Amino acid sequence: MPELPEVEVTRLSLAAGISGATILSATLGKPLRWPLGVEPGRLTGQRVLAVRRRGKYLLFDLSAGLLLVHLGMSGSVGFASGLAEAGKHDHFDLQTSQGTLRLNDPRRFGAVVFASSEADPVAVKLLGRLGVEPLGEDFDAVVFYQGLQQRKTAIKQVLLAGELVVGVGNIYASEALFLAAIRPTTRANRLSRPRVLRLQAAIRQVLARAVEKGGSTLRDFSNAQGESGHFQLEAMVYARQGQACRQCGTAIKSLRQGQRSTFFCPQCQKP
DNA sequence: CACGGATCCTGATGGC
DNA sequence: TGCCATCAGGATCCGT
Repeated sequence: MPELPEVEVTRLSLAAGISGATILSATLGKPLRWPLGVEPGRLTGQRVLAVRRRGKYLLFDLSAGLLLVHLGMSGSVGFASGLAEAGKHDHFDLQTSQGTLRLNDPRRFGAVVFASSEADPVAVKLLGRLGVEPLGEDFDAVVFYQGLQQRKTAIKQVLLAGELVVGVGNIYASEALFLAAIRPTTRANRLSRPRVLRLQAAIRQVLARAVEKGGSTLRDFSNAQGESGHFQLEAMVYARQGQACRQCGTAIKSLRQGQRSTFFCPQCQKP
């Protein structure tokens, strides 16, 4: 569910409501991907100063610490007052003076981790090796090209790895490669500079557009107010195998790369 | 170091 | 309340 746009949409829908709130209590459900790393009671009394995002992580700046939240494959966060009792897949509640933040995550690949600061080894382990932010100024086409030159893997898998640029997940990788007219199986180090330039622009474009549209709702994505996104309505290739390419009419193909589905137009996208 | 594969977990879907 | 296989938006760990 959550790639960068969904996480950013979540952040935007959450930040104003929770900023400035005082934490009243924290409640854990079933175990998530990693332990919280602190007694929930230690969060009590802290203030939520701001909500930031790094890659697909939500970062909650607290008065004395940093709370890292990852939505995994199936997570979503809600923020509201007067919530019902936690349901089967609600695994983390943060009760605050301004409402309750609740993480719902059926598959539990998500995570909630406490770190004393961004310099805490716990945070460094999770954030330290992340690539640049695709929508930030640091996403430079020349640097991107140089990074790609070091990889012989298929370009799509390099994008998913997030070591050069973060936030591009399985949907947007296929979409960005379509926009850039690049076959997902093309080896990263075989892409010419002009093609990398196009890819860099395509990544920015597709992610920015998805944020604008409120994210994807392939299955069940919703923001912190429970509203769905609409990006999937305009997917060019994702989950469209067998259907006509919106650009040339050729049937969209699908294949598996590293146990993930990939979609592409064999006519529009060149090796 | 870069790579490919297995792995965590639950639910939806489709074939039989 | 059928059973089984496959697939789903992520990211880490482990062997080579």
